[in-house]
Amino acid sequence: MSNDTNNKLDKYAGIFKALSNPNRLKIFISLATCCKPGTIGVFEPGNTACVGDIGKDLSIVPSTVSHHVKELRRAGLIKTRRQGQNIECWVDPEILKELKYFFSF
Amino acid sequence: MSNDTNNKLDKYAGIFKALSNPNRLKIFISLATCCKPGTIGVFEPGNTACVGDIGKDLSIVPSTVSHHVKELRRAGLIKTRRQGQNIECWVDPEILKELKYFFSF
DNA sequence: CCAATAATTCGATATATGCCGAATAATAAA
DNA sequence: TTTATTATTCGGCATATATCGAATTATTGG
Repeated sequence: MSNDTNNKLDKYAGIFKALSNPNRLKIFISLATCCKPGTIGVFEPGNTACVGDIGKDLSIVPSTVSHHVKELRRAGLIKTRRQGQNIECWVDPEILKELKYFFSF
Repeated sequence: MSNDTNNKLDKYAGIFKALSNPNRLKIFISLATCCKPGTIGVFEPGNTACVGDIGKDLSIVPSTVSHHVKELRRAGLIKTRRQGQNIECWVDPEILKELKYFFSF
């Protein structure tokens, strides 16, 4: 198997690992659905959520939320950027396309 | 959050956990692509692979392959049936549809 | 029935993960 | 500059996972 194939494999395994934890999956779905339809990945107020907001809904302590956000970012599923005291998070629209394609055998 | 929503969440978390291991992902992709186009989940000779075949390609010992197959089956990603001494495995076509839909936000 | 082949289960071990609370860092507001 | 808010990092613990080899079960063929 080629090196390229292996890289791709590890990339997707990493993505699925990030989504394999129920709380992390909840966070991902929250971020994907908190946006107005058609605005995922469009950087505008109201299309993002910050770490604190995420934690409130799920009753998870901030340190754990932070850890999960880091994992989602590492996998390439979400993007983040600091806005004042908050870190805004949103889902990368490209990765959604890729994932849909991944399951098109 | 409703109980139904939680069940769905756990179901998908389980699916992604099954795909989060590189070797298991390889097995899944092998099964999905070993079939002739348009024949995934169509139960016919040549559209399935047995546990032994799977192990050969990946240099994994049979006991480990068996464990991985069990996990993929538990997650609902693949189906299996005994055919003589062999256990035939194939990808459930329904789950592929569902997964494509899952990433359609 | 006995030997061969395929697959599963079992036992063990090393590694990874999820979670929390405490301490730290970054930014904002008074 | 001091205080408050938000988020990250760190240390630790309990649990889960991946993998292997050995033993066991299922099936086939002689």
